[in-house]
Amino acid sequence: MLEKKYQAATSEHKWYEHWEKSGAFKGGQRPDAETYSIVLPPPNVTGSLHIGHALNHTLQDILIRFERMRGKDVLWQPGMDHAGIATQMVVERQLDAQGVSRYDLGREKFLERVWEWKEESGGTIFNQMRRLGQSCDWSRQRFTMDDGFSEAVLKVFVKLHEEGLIYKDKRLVNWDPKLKTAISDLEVEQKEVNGHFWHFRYPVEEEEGRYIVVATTRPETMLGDTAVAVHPDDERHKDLIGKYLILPLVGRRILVVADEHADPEQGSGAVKITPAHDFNDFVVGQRHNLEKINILDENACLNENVPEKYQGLDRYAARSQIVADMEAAGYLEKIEERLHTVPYGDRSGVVIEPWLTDQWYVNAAELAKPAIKAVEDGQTKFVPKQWEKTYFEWMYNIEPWCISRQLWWGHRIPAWYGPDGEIFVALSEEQAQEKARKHYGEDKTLTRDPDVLDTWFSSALWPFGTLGWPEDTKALERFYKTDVLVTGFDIIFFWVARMMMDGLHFMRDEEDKAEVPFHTVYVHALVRDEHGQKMSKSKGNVIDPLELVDNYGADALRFTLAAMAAQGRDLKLSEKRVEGYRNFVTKLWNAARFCEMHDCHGAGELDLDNLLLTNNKWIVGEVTKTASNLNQALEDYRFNEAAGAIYHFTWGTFCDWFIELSKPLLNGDNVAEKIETRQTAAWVLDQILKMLHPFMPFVTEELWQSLSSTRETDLIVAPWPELSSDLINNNASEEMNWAIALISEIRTGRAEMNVPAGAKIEMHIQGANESNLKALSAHEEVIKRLARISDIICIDGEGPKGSAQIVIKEATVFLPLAGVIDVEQEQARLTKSLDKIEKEMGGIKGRLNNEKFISKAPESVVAENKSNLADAEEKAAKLRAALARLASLAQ
RNA sequence: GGGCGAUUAGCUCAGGGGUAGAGCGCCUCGUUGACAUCGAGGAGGUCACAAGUUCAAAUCUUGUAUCGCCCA
Repeated sequence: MLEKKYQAATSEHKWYEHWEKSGAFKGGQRPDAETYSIVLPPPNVTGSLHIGHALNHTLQDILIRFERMRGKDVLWQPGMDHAGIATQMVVERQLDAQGVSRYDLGREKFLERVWEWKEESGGTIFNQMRRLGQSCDWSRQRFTMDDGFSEAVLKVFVKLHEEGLIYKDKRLVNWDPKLKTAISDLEVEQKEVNGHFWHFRYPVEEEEGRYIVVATTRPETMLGDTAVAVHPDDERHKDLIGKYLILPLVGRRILVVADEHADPEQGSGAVKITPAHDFNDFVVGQRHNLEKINILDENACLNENVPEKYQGLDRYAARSQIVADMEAAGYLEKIEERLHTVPYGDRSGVVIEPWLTDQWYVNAAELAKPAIKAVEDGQTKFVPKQWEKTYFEWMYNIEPWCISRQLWWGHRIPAWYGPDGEIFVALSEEQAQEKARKHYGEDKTLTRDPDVLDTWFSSALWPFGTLGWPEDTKALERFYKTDVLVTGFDIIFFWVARMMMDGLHFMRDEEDKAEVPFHTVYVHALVRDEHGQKMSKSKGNVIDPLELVDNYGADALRFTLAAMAAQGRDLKLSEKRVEGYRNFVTKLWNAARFCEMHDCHGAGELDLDNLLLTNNKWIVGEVTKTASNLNQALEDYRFNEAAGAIYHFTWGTFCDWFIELSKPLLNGDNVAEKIETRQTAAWVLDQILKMLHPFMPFVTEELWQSLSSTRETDLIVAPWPELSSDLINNNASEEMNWAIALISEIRTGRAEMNVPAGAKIEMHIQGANESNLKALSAHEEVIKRLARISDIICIDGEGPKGSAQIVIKEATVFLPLAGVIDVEQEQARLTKSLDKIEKEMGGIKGRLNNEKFISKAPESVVAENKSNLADAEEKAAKLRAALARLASLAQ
């Protein structure tokens, strides 16, 4: 016997453990079946489960469980990435607390500490994911820093280097002076801040008293200026082009160049050029062959390339000093307040400096070409499609990808340097030595590049690296390409684009054609906070999904997320919604208890094609329709519609109507009818459990197991409903819809006439046709019960005086309420109905009288309008008759 | 500055040429042997605004306003 209440916590724990032990999560168990695979976007090793993960993972688990039940050989490949910067920061912070720096420890010891930390604290997210019910194949769990995966990463590096697609270059990078590493454009957050615009005078060489005014938001960079640019068409400065200025405080001669970068509308129209410290200026510098003077060290302090006075100053100290000195020397024209954009490191939070360094780059533009084509050709589709535009936008304007990081934690770059700086890229030191020996003709001492690779460089090969590449494994052969990548749009650039590039470059299908990593990218919304802000730890606006699991159960949270996952719109999570779906879990539980009490459980033999009772024919048809809608919605990634379909069927159809309609039969004496109803109810409940399982795995498995001791399989691997549309019986639907409408109308009438809920009243029905009569007799008991009717009396003539009257299609129902009835109120009620229907008729008539409508609208629409009008007219006539009767009563 | 999206019931949001939807909230009634985490009923909307296309627009087009996100 089911407990009175569903105990989510107990059940969740029990069934998760059971599934995991049973091996249900494991991929590769159905060698003859079609495969279905998803790689889990690897969470960060330092991470803990936030609501965004909960959404992302829930959607994947729904797809995975759905396809598993559909009989596919399913693999959901989990793992984590090593999160270079984040992880290193965590461990450094710990060291900090002990007053130790990573430099004190040294690289090797530091890395040992990181691994210790990883073993102890890394991957807590996996246990949190279990609480959500995620059915990943944990036995295949991967980590980007694992030996095998690391090997794959190095192999990709070496191969791309051999092909000339990875190279070393000296360019400006985004330098994080706190973390002392380069970071990628994507890790830089542009923020608008209030700042100043300092206008400086740069004197013209050998023209006493003449100067050009340039303005800057970063005065300290002037020490690295090597030119001033003016627009070629700018008359004000035309004569100065090619002349020299004397850079104040430094005394360097700097050239005035003509360049379109200078905006004549801005300030004086002249702009200072600091090629080593500004991305735009760098490009200008290249055009005019300007010297690049690097004035900062790795801490963003001024270096030896500036006058001694400023050397060693922090950039901000230098800024104040320079402004003061310029002012003192009469070179400061004015200071403006100004809103401008400043780049911040998204991890460190400090202002990023463009800095000139040697780094490793990937020729992303080259790798992007096939990746663009694959989406253009539809080999990979984005859902919703609009994200393809974002993808293309990024891909067409892609910049060289800086992949080296000045960190210790990560995949160390497999490049060794000879004494003369010659570079040897190889998979191992031995191989590098070998190459060096060939090059030099003798053994030389080699030094390995100290830097590591960007974490995204390794996640780019996640879809094939996790499956065993570069080994030619069975998993790789079977599960690549994967089916769908489920992700948030915030990492289309970071990750999706790069997986496409690497996948297409390294993987080949049976016909030796480049193969995409997934045929579909489903991009879901971001869960935002109540102000529409992205949730983040630093903002402190994070909702903890585990708290919701504690309070409402994992099933309720999962269902909420699915129900809210409409395509193309962000979702703001409201706790009330979760509560509502918790109630749905309870509703299901109670319905199952009802079934159990009436021996409707563990569906046995049921001949769906030869049912006796209309009730049962009808509900089987409704299940069929629901299953079909559900399948279609899931196949189209319309999770909210899928959730809605099964929710409304379960609550609105099965619980509200089928169970209620079944009660008299289950309590009645007709054994055949009773047995068929029991079996049907049991069967429907089983279908509900199956269809709900992907969304609410725990409560459904609990019920599946509790309701029968003779299940052939656990629900998680039970076969998905495959129902023929032949099971939809239109006659049965019509009959049931009529009975339901009748009951509903009587209920409405009673409520509006304030008939006490407990009072049983007679019902007289006039004008019922044959099929109505049939339905009346078939459902007599249930109508009496649900509409609180004492007797059903069919009449030909007028109904009793003083009746409330209800029009239902061709029939009129009289509820004799003499003495109870308030004539005026009843009149108002009927008039309101009539008004409504007349308004509707007006609309339809207008349409039908319009020649153009008749000639141009599709035939089916015209026919539908005609039949609607006929129905409406009939009902209006009945209502008028009812009003007339009432009027005579009032006299 | 460029791109994308949003504006629908009191709130949170679906829908997307052919009668306007859900959940929550609100009001009325209800201890009928599954369920008060419930049941029955009800009120509540010029679908932001304007013009256009169409037999027909909440839905398509264009513009306006407001809000949000991404990229420079």
